[in-house]
Amino acid sequence: MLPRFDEVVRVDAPSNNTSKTKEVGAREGTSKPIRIEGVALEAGVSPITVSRALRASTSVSPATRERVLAAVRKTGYVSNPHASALRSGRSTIVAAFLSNLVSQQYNDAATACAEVLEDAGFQLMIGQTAYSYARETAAVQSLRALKPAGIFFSGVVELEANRRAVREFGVPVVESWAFPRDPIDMLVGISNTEAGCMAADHFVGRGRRRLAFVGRSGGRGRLRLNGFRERARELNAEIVLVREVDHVRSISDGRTILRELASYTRDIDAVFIANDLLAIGALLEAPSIGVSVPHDLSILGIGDSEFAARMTPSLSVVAFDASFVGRRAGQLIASRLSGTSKSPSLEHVPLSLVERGSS
Amino acid sequence: MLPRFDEVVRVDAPSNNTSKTKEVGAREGTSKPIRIEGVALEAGVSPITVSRALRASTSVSPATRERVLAAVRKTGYVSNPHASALRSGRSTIVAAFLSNLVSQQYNDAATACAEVLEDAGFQLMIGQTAYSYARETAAVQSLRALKPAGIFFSGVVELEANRRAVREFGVPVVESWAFPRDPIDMLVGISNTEAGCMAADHFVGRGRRRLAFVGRSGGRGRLRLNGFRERARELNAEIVLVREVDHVRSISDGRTILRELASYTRDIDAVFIANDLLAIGALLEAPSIGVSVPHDLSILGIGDSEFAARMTPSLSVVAFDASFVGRRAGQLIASRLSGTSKSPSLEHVPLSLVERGSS
DNA sequence: TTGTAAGCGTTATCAG
DNA sequence: CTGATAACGCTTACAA
Repeated sequence: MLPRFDEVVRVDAPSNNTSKTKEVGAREGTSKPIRIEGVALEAGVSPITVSRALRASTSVSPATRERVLAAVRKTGYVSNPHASALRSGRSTIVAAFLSNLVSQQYNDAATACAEVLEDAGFQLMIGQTAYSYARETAAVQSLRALKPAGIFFSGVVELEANRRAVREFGVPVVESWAFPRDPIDMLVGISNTEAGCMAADHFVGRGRRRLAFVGRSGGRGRLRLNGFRERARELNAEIVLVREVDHVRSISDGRTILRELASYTRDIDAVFIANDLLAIGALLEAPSIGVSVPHDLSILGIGDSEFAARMTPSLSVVAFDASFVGRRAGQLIASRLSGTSKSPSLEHVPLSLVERGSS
Repeated sequence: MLPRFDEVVRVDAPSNNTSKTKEVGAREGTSKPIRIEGVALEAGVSPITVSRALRASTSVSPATRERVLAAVRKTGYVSNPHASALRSGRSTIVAAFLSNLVSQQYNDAATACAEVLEDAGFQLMIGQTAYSYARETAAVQSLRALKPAGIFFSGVVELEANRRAVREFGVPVVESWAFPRDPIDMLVGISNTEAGCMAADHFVGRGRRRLAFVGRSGGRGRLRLNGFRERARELNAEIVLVREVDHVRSISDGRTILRELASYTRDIDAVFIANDLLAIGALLEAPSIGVSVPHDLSILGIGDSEFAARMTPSLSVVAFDASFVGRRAGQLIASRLSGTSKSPSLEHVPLSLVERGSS
């Protein structure tokens, strides 16, 4: 079966011939990139001066810096990050460990973080931790070797040994998505306990009193449950059902969950599904198994997304600005690295309850 | 406003005391990682032998390798990738440039690719190209410095100068998401032209004859339009409307598009929306502006996702296995790097038309 | 199969 | 503010 070829339109670059050091005899892809020494020669200074001129922090006279920058432009010099990392013990790579790449919230955070950091001359390297201690430890191990300039976690590191290890790297670290008392370094956090409280408040405020919770058994799931449970108790509402789900891979897991919940709908009238994919999946499934949302069952999710907003009925959520989390994390790391800020930072990202059709 | 703290549950690592070289005097985060020399000492061989034992390719006697591996385990040695990269001119980082991180298809591809490569000892570094020549060029520039072990593009590189530059890196490169005659190196491709043909076939087969197309004006959008247009002509169907959309950021852009299309529904009876976010957005918007899908307007998207499958009505799509693309790309790069395969590879990923409620 | 010597390109350190 | 020197940790090239 011969496939149909695509007649891809190729575009010629605008003839932007900045450099004449090309097109000499680069037959076999080995036209060696110019080194710092070449720039130094061109600028009439020593290599170390070039190095200094290119790193904002150190002191070089304005005139020299100008000449160096001109030489860099002329030669098209790009620093070798490996050599730099080897000698300085620090790379220009900032590592981001995300719980997953599917949820819009983590995506948004990663995208915003990458944008900020790229503007500051760093690359963001994205990895997944996927909610498992083994993955967490593996991630930390690979960090040790990589010697990243900074680290962003879409969560908090949970194993004590890993916390210690990460702290010892001595680089800026931003944890997020929770609000612990003792972050490793910096924090752009949301309070999961508070989120749970808000969920209970919301349900009871709307006259629901027989509540259910769906979420992970550990980590943020537990925190959300803690808040939910505590506030429910204060309000004299009953938590009839707690369903722990630990390996959510996709929204179709939400379907399974809703099928289960459906058998309880005489006993429960509201469920806080503390996972974005699960909540969306459950809401999608409702019509097909005859559960009327919110009449039979009120559903509240966490973490806003376009899908949540555009579904029918639309999904009510405990929301926060995930892009902001990523952007702020990037800013904190960048400013720490440029020496602008030194103090540890602990920021709180506000939560809001977005009331929509599902609750 | 004092936020509510999360009482995060910390977990102690299982007391897995593999190494006794710790806990000496590492007061200030500077417990230097062990180097290859330490492993060599432990194993009673020279550093270079350790180096060789750890890189599968080179020849070391089985007995020696065993001793080296034991020493590595005992010392907890992790190779410094920067030193390695500096000396060898090749890093263990494989770069992935994705069109975006929001679409499930690219996500799936990236996740699958990362998984394969991590198993083979590489890290996947994810960047975005976001459909712009400027971004494409910037991406290639950063690659030059990074000297990655391999490169995966969720697309084909379009600027000639960039193609040349990438080819000159001399590392395994996988392009994808299109089926050009002359890939830079390897290809795990889908035929966009074919996708357009299939869309036209589908519509005409269902009795639709007044067609519309929505997609990017360049790149894969154009290819899909080419196929769509060509087949429509062959089948005597009319393409009434072509709407080019170049900066799709989110599904809400699909709403705008559907509003526009709605004013044409007397003239068109089917639309091929050659962008996954746009198609989902359009389908979500339909009820609220009184367009009945598929009665008034038949909608076909491209690239399957869970949302496409679970919406009401569900979205018909030209589908292919995005996870497979990423996985295969990872495999090709890994096997090239381990010396297993040498020849260029050109693979075709089959397309299928998933008929659902929207068409 | 294993070892010796040298060097990858940058930056820390110390001197001027 | 600028420069000379050495070193970061590893792997290539060559020798045994």
